[in-house]
Amino acid sequence: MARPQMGDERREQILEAFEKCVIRKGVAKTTLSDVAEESDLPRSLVRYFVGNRADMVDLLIDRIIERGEDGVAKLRPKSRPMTTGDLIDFLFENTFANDVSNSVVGELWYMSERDDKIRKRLATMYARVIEMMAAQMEADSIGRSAAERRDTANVILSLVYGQAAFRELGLPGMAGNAAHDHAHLIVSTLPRTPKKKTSSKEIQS
Amino acid sequence: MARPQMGDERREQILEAFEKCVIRKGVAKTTLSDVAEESDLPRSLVRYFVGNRADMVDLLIDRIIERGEDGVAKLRPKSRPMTTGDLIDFLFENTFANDVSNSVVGELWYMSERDDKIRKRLATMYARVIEMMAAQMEADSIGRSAAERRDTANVILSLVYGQAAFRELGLPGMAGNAAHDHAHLIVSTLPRTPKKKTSSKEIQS
DNA sequence: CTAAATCTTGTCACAGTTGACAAGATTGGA
DNA sequence: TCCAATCTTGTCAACTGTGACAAGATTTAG
Repeated sequence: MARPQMGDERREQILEAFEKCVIRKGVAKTTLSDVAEESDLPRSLVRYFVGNRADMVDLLIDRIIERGEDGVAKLRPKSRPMTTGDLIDFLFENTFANDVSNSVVGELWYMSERDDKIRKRLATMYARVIEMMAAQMEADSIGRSAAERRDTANVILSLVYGQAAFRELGLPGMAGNAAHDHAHLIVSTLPRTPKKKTSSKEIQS
Repeated sequence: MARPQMGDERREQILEAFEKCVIRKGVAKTTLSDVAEESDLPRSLVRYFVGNRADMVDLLIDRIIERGEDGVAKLRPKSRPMTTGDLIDFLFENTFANDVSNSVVGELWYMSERDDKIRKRLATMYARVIEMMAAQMEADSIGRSAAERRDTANVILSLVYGQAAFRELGLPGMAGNAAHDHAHLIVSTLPRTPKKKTSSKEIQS
């Protein structure tokens, strides 16, 4: 009917710019004009495509959380089964640790203090990580009960997050692998799951 | 010579109000008028006593960090010697855990992402905690080397911080004592310090 | 009493940010 | 061609937050 729709492209371009501004100045201090300048668009266009400021912020939040959820989903490559140890390595080394200490995600944590909706979405995301880790431990016959596995997963996640936070803060001692190593130690010293019956499939040591 | 100085009192009153506003809205979104209203003072008085906005923010930062440092100092009551276990309990249960999950301190963490001065001050504060914990472990003959003690202290602090963060986020599994218990487990499974010589003062078990 | 330091009030102008909208340009289909 | 949807530009008013300052009030030392 009409001229070709640039909407999605523009929105993408604008959110990209918004994100850069947020990294530089934080959400609260980023203005529509900042985003306009960063994206080389007139301010009116920014408003036209992403609506008012609140709308724009909502779009960014969705974007970041979706990215985080994608990251979590990718923790479990379906090609080959993974071990609990692999999962721990992933959490400490890969995207996850980077995301945790990513200042855009930090912005989300910050906003979650006063925004229940964000808080719940973040909580759900991290709960999924815990759930996944507990499930992996169960698959690897680690731990005697679901509660024990859940607690262990909680401890490890706290460790990952805490270490990333302090490392970003620049605490010298946090540069090493102490937390990472310790996480492995935790699962290695955990008792193995007691067998109820001899199940059809046996798991090799 | 002149009229009695209200300065200190007023400043206190104003910072108190500022802090309340910060808890409610965050530093970036708190205006001088907000503080004025909260402290029942005209805006001009706020300006008169604490200077411009930046000055006021600086004052608040000093105040929060000083409070944090006082808290750290109080971790070591000089009346009776403390054990490493006591220290861990303190970190998880008392002021420290409250402070960590205190939204005013959260504000500091947030600002530290873009403010090197704040970042360094925070880092120094937490480094002191680690140092203290390592020293206490040494006094209790826990761990074989300074490096081991330092790593352990780092792990425990990460645990404290991570758990407080997730608990504040409302992660259900974090409500229990898993992290706290695990911290005790860590030190209890750590090897004891090998004796070099029989020192003059013996430490009782 | 008087002078000087300190506190207090009130007002002003300036800059920045937002939201709203009119008016024009572009493009594809009928 | 001409219409209609979509994009684009530019401009405007309203609001908010800040910094600055003049002018007045209060208190105490001398």
